Amino acid sequence: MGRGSGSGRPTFFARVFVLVSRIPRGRVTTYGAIARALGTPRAARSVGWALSLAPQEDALPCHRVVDRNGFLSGGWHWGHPDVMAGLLRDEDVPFLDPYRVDLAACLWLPDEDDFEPRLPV
DNA sequence: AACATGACGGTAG
DNA sequence: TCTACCGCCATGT
Repeated sequence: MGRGSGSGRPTFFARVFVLVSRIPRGRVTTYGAIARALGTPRAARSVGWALSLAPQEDALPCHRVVDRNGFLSGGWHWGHPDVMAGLLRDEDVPFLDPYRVDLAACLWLPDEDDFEPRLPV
């Protein structure tokens, strides 16, 4: 109820929030990856805008969303990028630089949920 | 209906 | 590899 979904079909923002809520702890994804998963590959900017308006009460892990290069482009939303970096470090997310995570090691793609592993890891 | 906004992405130099 | 530009999109006025 408070995600702009009052008129029936979920809005773009609402779908973004659902996806973000599924990002596993210790992993991160990108604005573009979310946009592609929603069927609008060119709407990366809109994804970022949606996150900037994410309701606090939803307690979404928006710190797990970075840009295509792993940089914490939304870091200032917490007052200072150090706060976002701290949240990620607490989850043992690997960093390449103070404000850049190692995407090669922790990138999570929404599609992964569609590939159910046949064997338990 | 047009214009401005904003936590992006791809490409060229 | 880094910077500058330009193109894309959903919303609110």
